[in-house]
Amino acid sequence: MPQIRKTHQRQTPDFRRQALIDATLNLLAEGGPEMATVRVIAKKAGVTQGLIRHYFSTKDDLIAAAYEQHMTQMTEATSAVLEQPFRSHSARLAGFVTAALTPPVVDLRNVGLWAGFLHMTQTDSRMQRVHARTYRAFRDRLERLIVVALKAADLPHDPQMSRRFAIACNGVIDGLWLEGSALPDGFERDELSEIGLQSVGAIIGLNLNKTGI
Amino acid sequence: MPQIRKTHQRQTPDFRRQALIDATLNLLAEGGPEMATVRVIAKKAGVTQGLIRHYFSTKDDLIAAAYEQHMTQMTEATSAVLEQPFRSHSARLAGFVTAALTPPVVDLRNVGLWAGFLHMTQTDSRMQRVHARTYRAFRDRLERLIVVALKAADLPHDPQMSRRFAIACNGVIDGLWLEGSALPDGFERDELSEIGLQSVGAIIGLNLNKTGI
DNA sequence: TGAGTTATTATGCGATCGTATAATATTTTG
DNA sequence: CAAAATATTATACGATCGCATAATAACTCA
Repeated sequence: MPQIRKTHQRQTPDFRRQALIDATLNLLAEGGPEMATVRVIAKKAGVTQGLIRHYFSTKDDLIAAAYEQHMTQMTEATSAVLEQPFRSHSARLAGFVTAALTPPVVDLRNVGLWAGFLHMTQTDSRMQRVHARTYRAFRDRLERLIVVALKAADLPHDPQMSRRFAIACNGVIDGLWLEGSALPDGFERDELSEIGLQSVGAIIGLNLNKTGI
Repeated sequence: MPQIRKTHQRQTPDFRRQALIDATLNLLAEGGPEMATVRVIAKKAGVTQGLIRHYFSTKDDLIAAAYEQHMTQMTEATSAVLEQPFRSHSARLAGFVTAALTPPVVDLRNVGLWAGFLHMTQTDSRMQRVHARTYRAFRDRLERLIVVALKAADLPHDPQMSRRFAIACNGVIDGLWLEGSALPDGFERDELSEIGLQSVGAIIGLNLNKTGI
């Protein structure tokens, strides 16, 4: 009995890999690890499940690739704002904080992904490394911005203090990011970033509000 | 051929239910939803998997019960501190913040559970209700504590401002809770709660540090 | 102490999981 | 335009998933 096969077009490896990674991230964000099965991933990517094995040696491999891309993209989205010119070092810090508390960083999808990846980052060593690297990169960048802003304002800034400041400000940002993403209707427009600026400013002793820049 | 059955002791329904809920929470916290299968849950609880059906009509039922208990326990753990006497309203607020940033609330296990439950709370209506109720209960309690402390200090306190204060402080607490739990070795003893007190105090304009109470 | 109650174990069922492999359609190349 | 290369589909396999049901051990009470 003749088997009828689906017609299809060949695509470049990059295209298929990206489609599979995108489908994985979307499913993980919406339904968590339970929803991200190889069959559903393949379906969302518009291919049959066998193709996953052709591009990734295992499912964990695909997930690790997806995590790596997601984290890289997140950090880039926040840091991109620093490439534009600022009127002052305080404004530079404020811009960074604002970017971290504004879409597309603030997004329910990102919280879903964060939650979905959490346990894997505690188990899989590859993902552990990616996690540690991106987390430290963000906090260190924040600390440098804080130190420069303090210097410019002729405020004291010893290493221990700036470390604490960075931890505290990072905590504030993470918490507001969490709340703002999980409860998108709980805040008015720009309210989240304003609260973030006010809190970070209060912690380090600098006025970061728009009027104060 | 005679089948050999495991000997066992009967236990009260409450005992078994609790054992199953505990096992579910432990597995969810450590390995996420993927690890919390009925067979593993039963094994950790010291029973065979058929018993789950005897006490819970479905696996989702067991998970919902576990979530309900966990959230209730978390809020109680934080609020319990308010039942003791305080020297001032500021001290009362400070005690609340400190409790939220100290073990057993600050615990990697709780973050794991939060992440594991996230997608379910966005899908299952029962869990959605529990989530909304406990979240609002915490934030409202925090807002009341802030308002009272502001009044006692003769500081202004209109509703809109206190709402923003509560959101911001809640965000700080959540963020620090997140960091402190996920990176338990990243902070010195009491450092986390001190940062929290300083930040909350800075946000609402009150000195909450121990020396200032 | 023996019959009734029910907590508990044991076993099986269909669905779905991740993975492996063979068949085939599509593209590239000589 | 035929042949080599490979992207893609199709199918199968063993393990495990949640759930259902029957058998049985443990306890209660007349």
